[in-house]
Amino acid sequence: MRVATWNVNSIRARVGRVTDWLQRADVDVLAMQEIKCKDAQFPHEPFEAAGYEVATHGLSQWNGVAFASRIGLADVELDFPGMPGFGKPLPDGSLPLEARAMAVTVGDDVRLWSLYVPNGRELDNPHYPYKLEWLDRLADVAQRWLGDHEGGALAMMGDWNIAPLDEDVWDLRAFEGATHVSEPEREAFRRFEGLGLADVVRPLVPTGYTYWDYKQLRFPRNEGMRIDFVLGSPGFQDAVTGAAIERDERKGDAPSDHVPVVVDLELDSPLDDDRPMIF
DNA sequence: ATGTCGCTTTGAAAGCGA
Repeated sequence: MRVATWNVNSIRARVGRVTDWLQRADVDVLAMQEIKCKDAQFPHEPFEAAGYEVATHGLSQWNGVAFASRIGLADVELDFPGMPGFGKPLPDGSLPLEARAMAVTVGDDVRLWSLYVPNGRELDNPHYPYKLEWLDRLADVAQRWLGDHEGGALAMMGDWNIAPLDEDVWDLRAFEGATHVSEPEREAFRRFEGLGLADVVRPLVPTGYTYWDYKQLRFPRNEGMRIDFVLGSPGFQDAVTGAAIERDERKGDAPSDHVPVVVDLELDSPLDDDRPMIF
């Protein structure tokens, strides 16, 4: 099984690139972030023509997450319990929820999240405490799931908008006083690791960025950031056989500012265990 | 060079978010 995560920065602007890559890279399941459209605007046809079924969670021109799968797509869950909102309070006093998280079950029994973690904007912006709260409530949900599914295969993948290590940005000096590298953000990320969720890509792909800003020739200068991650449970980690960061997808016409991150899995199917050997 | 992109409201250009 080959799964991937990709912040596509508008699926409508890039659907051809995405479906072409899915087929070329032989990907079974793709978690997308920043689809930047409402559910009704999502271009289903190109995915179906390529053999993928799609589940989307898009509320407006901002954010939005989705899955495409050619190995099944079940138990779709939007948002997560306790997820904070952001913006202008609604009549009932609550804050509007943004489309930043969804989970699905694929293949035999692999639980996957597509996550678009809030950006944070600046350290003194209300978006920053929102980001930290959002991550903490998400970690609560992960912790509960891990407690309830010992040995289960879970991956939380997406655009985490955090550079966990100093080498995950091209120059730490350019990030003084900025989001993505602050200690509270890194601490929030480490909480997931403390729960037993590990970055399954880094051991196999030790270096490389996943995002380069469109501005200031960041890609030609290779001034990027590593902020897209696949965090897997122990049961998921055991199945990983390979990983890749698809840097070439930042090249050419109308690329996203992020590139796909790919993980290969070899899962023992319970069916295989029960099946008698016939040869 | 604040070396960009995508979406929206608007009806060409500006604001917003990243």
